[in-house]
Amino acid sequence: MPRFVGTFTNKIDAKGRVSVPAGFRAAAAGPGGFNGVSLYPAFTDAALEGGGRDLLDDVEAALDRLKLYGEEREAFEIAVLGEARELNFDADGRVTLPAEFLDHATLNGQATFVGRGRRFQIWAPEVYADKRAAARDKARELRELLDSPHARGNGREAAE
Amino acid sequence: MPRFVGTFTNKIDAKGRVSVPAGFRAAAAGPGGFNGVSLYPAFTDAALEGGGRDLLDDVEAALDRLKLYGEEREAFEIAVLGEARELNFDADGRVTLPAEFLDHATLNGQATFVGRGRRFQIWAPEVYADKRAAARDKARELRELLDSPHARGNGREAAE
DNA sequence: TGCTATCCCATAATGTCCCATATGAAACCA
DNA sequence: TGGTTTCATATGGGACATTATGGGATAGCA
Repeated sequence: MPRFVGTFTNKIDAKGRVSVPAGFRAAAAGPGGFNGVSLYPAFTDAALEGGGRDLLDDVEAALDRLKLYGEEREAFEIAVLGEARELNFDADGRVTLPAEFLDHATLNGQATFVGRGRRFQIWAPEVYADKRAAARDKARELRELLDSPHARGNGREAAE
Repeated sequence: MPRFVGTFTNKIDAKGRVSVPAGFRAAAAGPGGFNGVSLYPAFTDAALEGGGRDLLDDVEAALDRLKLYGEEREAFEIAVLGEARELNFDADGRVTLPAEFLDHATLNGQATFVGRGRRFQIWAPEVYADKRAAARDKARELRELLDSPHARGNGREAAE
């Protein structure tokens, strides 16, 4: 099961190219032989959201669960799926980010790739620094939610 | 079922490599053929937390129970998956710790691996010494809490 | 003809692989 | 029982591969 983990900041060169971190390339490589990533602007943040080719399937499924109809749903579809792009890797594992994407995420000379499991995000480093600090505080505060995937009562190891 | 037990202190060489204790390697080896460990910085301590690949599977499973675009989920994805790394063993059972990890745990020339059952932690030896002493005191203080998992009335052995 | 997207190559830094050695525990043998 | 061999682990260092990044050349497109 491919997975995007870790945080990596890479340069965006004069041509708008950026190296996708090697681990992400591996995670994005699907069974379909598609050699690239799917990206769309995050609708809540100044960031891009991406993943392998299957990512858009997930997004659609998420939209389905929102039970939106008519205008609202249409709005999401246009805002997300309509803006999405499939970007191929060049021979060196880079992609060229379209101008609208650079814009939306206020990307300048650098791009921070943040692994989030089945997908990843791309942020401007300065913007992400704040996001990260806030997330960390929040996580510390709420960590009991996560501590216990196996917990039965309060013991640490669940019997097999 | 793999289990991480015991405490081992190994050297971190000039390249940032450290041998994962043999027993931990065995415990980390999952069914997926993944040959390495998953690590992320602990929320509350200057330590790293790790396990086999299934560690992040558990995390993901826990996260899947949260709303896809909820605030909590985002916080944990960033704080855990965003900070995590999957590190492969080299031919000799070592991993290379990224600089951020050395930083977070204030690791210098040595790393203390502490087994914690389903997962393990990595500490700087000096830091862990304090932690350990404190934990011992605490345990002594609270020992009445501990002797009851099998207790029926007050007898020692549980009958079959 | 300019703009942009590809493709190709060069390079520096990093990471991975491989081998050599030290150490200690277990097995083996006389 | 005392000594020796064997084996796995931990550790050091060199060789090689991969990655990130810059830049040139080429091909389409307006």
